[in-house]
Amino acid sequence: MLKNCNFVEKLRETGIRPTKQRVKICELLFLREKTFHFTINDLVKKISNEMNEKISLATVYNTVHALQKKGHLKEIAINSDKTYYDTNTSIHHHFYDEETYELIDCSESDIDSINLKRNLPGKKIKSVEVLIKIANDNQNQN
Amino acid sequence: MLKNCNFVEKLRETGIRPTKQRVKICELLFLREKTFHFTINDLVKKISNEMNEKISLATVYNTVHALQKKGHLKEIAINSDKTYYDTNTSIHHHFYDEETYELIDCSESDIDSINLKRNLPGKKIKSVEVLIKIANDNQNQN
DNA sequence: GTGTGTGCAAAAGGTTTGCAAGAAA
DNA sequence: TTTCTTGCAAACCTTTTGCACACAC
Repeated sequence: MLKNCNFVEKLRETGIRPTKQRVKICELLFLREKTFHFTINDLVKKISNEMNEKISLATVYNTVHALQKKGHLKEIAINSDKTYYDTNTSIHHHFYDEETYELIDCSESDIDSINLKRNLPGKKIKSVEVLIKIANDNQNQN
Repeated sequence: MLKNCNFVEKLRETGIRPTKQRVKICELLFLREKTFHFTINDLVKKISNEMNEKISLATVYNTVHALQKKGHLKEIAINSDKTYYDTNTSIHHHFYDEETYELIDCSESDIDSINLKRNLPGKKIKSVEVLIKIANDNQNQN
């Protein structure tokens, strides 16, 4: 993960030209304690609310895609209406709260190692990730 | 799962009014050996190519949503650009081939039971599903 | 007949693209 | 100076909505 402040250097090392906008976005994404789950829309809002900047939508998409391609962000598959990203790029799992739409990391060590009894000829496994859907305990629905 | 031919009855039992269009869609979805993974777009194409029918987009969405709501179809979370559905509504897992974009069912019994060591207070678990991303064995990428 | 569903077209989200002006190397 | 990036608007794709007409009961 891109941590600690010198994003100009970090970006250059990664092969991404460090523009003003990209550095701003990196600060927003990576200068934090916890991992951060977001949609593009979340990010655009944070840029204008928390940083008082205005970065065009196209540039935000461009930057997020570049960071993802270089492995600094990871796309998360939840029920698909928009794309969610995670600053935690390691292999890990998620709780997804169907009522609050909140996404919570679940580390690999919170789940006993997953033992696949079946494999597909000629294919290799790139990742094994678990999505745990949760809801409030006192209600039933669906 | 809705199986065997009398969809008029089956739909009525479920509380869905059996219209001509809905019955056609059910035939396409459920009269098959294997489970079927599809997007709305796939379905619309199949309706016109395989059945030589024309059902309006709005009606296809409407029907798929109704079937999902009643538990005859299940939404699958993959990398999100469109929504995928599965005629297999039991809890089960998926292989997703990142090269061919193919989705393959993986039954619960193909994976040793998943033991969650962590739970969230006040929340109950609604489902635990695994997505296994695969790719060809002889190449490396990303 | 009443209520619900269908089809169409328009609208609404999210995402991508083309291009002229601007910044980085 | 050359190459890549930005910003804007238009285009695109998937999904939703509104409404008149048609069908199910």
